[in-house]
Amino acid sequence: MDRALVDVVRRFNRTVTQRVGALDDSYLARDRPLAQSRLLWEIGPEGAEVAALRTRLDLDAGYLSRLLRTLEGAGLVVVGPGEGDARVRTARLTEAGRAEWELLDRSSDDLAWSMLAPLTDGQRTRLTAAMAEVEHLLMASLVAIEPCHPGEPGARACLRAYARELAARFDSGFDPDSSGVDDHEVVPPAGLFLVATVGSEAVGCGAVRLPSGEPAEIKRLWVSPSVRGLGVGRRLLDELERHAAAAGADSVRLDTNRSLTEAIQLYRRSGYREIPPYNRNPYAHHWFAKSLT
Amino acid sequence: MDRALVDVVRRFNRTVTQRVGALDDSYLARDRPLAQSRLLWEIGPEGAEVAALRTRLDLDAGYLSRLLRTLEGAGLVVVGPGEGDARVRTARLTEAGRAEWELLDRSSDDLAWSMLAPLTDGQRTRLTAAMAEVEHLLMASLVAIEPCHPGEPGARACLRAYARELAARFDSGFDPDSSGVDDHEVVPPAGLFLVATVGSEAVGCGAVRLPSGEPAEIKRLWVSPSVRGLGVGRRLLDELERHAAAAGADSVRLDTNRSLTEAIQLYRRSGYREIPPYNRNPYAHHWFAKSLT
DNA sequence: CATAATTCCTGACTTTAGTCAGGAATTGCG
DNA sequence: CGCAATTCCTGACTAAAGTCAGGAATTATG
Repeated sequence: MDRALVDVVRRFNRTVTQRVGALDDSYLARDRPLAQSRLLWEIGPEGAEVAALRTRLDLDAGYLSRLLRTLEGAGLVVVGPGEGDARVRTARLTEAGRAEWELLDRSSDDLAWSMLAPLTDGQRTRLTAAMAEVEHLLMASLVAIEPCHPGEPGARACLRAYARELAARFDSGFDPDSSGVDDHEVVPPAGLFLVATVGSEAVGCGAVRLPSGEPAEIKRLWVSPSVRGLGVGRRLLDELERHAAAAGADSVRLDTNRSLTEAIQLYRRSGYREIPPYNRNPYAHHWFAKSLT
Repeated sequence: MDRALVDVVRRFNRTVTQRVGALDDSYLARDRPLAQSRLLWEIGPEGAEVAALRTRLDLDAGYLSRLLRTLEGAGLVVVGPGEGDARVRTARLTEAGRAEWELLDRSSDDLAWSMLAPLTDGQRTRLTAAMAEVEHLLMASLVAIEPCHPGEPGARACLRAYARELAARFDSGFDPDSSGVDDHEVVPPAGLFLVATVGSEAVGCGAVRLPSGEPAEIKRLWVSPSVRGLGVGRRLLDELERHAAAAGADSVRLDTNRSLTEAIQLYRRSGYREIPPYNRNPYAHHWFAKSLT
């Protein structure tokens, strides 16, 4: 633990985080309680599912419900049944709510600009570059990777996002039911499922099957666009390989679609070599393997 | 207003400020209300005057008093009469309070380290450098400059610090009573007094006299060491000159001591030229003037 | 189709934060 | 010394934040 570096981080936490955070809150709060403003902001012009709001803002279900009722009472929001599942309700802004949201949006712009305004052009460039760097690197250290049952909500969310993304990127589309991995295959001791989270939001996942007598197989490796390029995929892959090796696997293999170029790059950089097809996965164009010994 | 830069700042405010801020708070809060922890932390092993705590934490006198009573009740703090003025009370940590403080200190270290731990050495260096840069430049934009009566507490604090600094830096020492400016000379319309503040803390001041029939005169320009090099002195000076020009002054002049090298540099860079003595100030070695037309 | 699980809502709380007016002790000033 | 200013304390509030148990509507599951 490097004293000098820790001191810089502490100083940063103290001054920037508190001072700017307080400012940000006061800009947001205007004349409404802070929690209401935050919620209104988070719903946004697109609307949002109540469940999503709960995890994003990390609120108690009862408290959130009450906040929504208040906003509804003020005529800013309507909560209606969701598209698919009628239990998952969706909050949308009314005309008035949208106007309020735009006001918040503008005042957030104002705050940002007030930080840049007193600086020279050169200082502005330096400040924003440094901010982007801090954000980027901090994100990396806020990602936590943990084993998890594939049925848990965070895992589910990742798998849904994974399927959506494959459906969008594959030329042939993608049918999630044909993915050919059952939950129980990636639950210990048959395998392992990992999720990467930032705060309470799941931002990545990955699984490994450990069939007896066969090489281990990596499945469902996915990283949210919001944290790509921060080494999360690499960390998930490493962790899965470590688990496979600890479980006695000599090698690990996987298949992938040609449209997933970032993943293919990751596999090559991690020491995977292309091999002939070992299965008949209709979505696969490339098959890779890596020795763990 | 540059859209791209504003977006970077907003993203930074949102993710870094909120997420790290919340983390920081939760580390601090442990099992005590946040306000109590913050107060305990702010008192520190050295102890602190209640008045100082009030301005630093920006708390209501009644609320602060109640918080202190609670900490006292928990046996963590004792509040006793101050050294000089018995109205200004001083809070000190007890043995137990000190132990709690050290716990907070250590957990703050832990938090900082947890941000650095998942990074490579190179990334750590980049992160801390970027943090320092953000902090430095943000400080500049959080400085607000406003007119103020020289009798107000913030102004008083600056003038005291100013006098202390002059006494320390002048070879001959410095007697504040001989400074030769009465408050009423720098109150509109006879003149103007400005203070620079960060949050609720005063970090700089400056005044201008507007004697009729004479050039305007800059007095008591001071910037706290904590924000030197950020252009605060320049902004104060510019503002004072603008006011003098608006009041009809053709030129502005000032005197200064040879030990105040940063100030002398500032004057030269701002277009001031050295002139012969225009007064008999015993502390002055240089006299400067600048035309405002 | 009954049962279990999910998702949200409601009511009844507690705790924390924050405000304000009034009063006591101390100090500065004429 | 007497009066005003300063500094803090106390009591009596209000508002916001947060928690928890129980219940209704909907959907999955055997």
